[in-house]
Amino acid sequence: MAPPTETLTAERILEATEDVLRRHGPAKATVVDVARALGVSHGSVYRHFRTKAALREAVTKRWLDRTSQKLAGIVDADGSPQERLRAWLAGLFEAKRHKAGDDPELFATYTVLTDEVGTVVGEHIADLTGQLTRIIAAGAGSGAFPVPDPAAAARAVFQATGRFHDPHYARAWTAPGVDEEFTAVVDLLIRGLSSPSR
Amino acid sequence: MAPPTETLTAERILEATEDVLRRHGPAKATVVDVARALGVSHGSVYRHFRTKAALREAVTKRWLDRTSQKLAGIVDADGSPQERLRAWLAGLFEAKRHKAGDDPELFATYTVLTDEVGTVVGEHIADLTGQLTRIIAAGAGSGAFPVPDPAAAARAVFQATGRFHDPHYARAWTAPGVDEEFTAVVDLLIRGLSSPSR
DNA sequence: CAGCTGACAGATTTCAATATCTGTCATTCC
DNA sequence: GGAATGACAGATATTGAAATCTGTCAGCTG
Repeated sequence: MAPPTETLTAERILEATEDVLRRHGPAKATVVDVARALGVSHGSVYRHFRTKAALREAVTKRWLDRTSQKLAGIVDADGSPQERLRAWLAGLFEAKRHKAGDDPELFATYTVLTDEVGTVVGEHIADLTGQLTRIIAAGAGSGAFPVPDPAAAARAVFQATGRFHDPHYARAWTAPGVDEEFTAVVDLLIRGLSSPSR
Repeated sequence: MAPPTETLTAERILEATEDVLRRHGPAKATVVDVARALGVSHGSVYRHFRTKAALREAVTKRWLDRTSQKLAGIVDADGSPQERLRAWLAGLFEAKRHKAGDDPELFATYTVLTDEVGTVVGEHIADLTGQLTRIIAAGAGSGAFPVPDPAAAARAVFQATGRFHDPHYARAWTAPGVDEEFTAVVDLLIRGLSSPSR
């Protein structure tokens, strides 16, 4: 169970933590468990993370960042701003839905963790709306999205699509007809962004 | 504590239940408490409601219906479809925010109850989107909202504004800037509905 | 000496015994 | 006879004592 004597690094601790969370769930995962999985004393874990909460935050950040990175590629991809916006929103929905569907228990675990909010979730959302802003700003430049304030528009789009990325709605993502609902909302928003008036 | 010998009616039981919920919260409110508040045995309560769950559902339905009724007045009010749509969405947001702000504990109590979903919440949402559909259909008739399927558009609008009526977001309703966020989302949606293309 | 350990105090969680609650129904009351 | 009661069985919640966990730190180890 104890792996060969590699140096104990924050990264290795995070991997072990993810493992322990997957096995025991958020309620029963202890830092003693994490230490045991690494073959060290729990005191050593506290050398790298000041508190259990900090450890949980770090592991949550890792998880969220994986999604951000996947989407970052779409921001500067080819295609019109409309196409990129649509692809980005679809990518976000798809990523979340996939995570929720593949391993519901792990997804539930991370949903609990994200609810123990620190600043991590807020930063993740800021990151995502930042990506959205860049797409919409490109459209503002080209005249495709005649909006006065791309950042405000990005926030509005992000909030309006919450039902398709907020984990609270995860159960609804398997219902028949969600894809049509998603398309209906996105169409409406893109038409709103594209509308010249005002 | 026992009121004068009126006949025991479902309505009186619901009033007492609301009271008990307000006092004890959702976790500790028992049907024995309700019976005691009415000065009857708990067996009598079971004559009117088959189970505790049914009683909770009924009291929740009452609470939700009060909001529906307030909004129903706006559907057939004067003004253009745009104006009525805006007023209706603002009314929904205002009603929810008011309930949440006035008595946070009671609101939290009902949030718990609505999460114990039966069919009640679904019916409430169907009711609300029905009202929305009527406004949008009026706009479709007059050419103000050139949409092919008013009911689908209504669902999209309802879902896109979830952040401003779904109780899960109640904490965000007191943050500074929510009103601007609300306006930004609603503007975007109304522009989308008004856009002739497609 | 830098990194790790393990014993410790206080906080939190678990577990099992006890108390309360839900839902039923034979009986009482008007 | 229709409505209400209260005793009852099984399910659920509460409680307090014991076990475990978190976070610290003096000392060990390589």
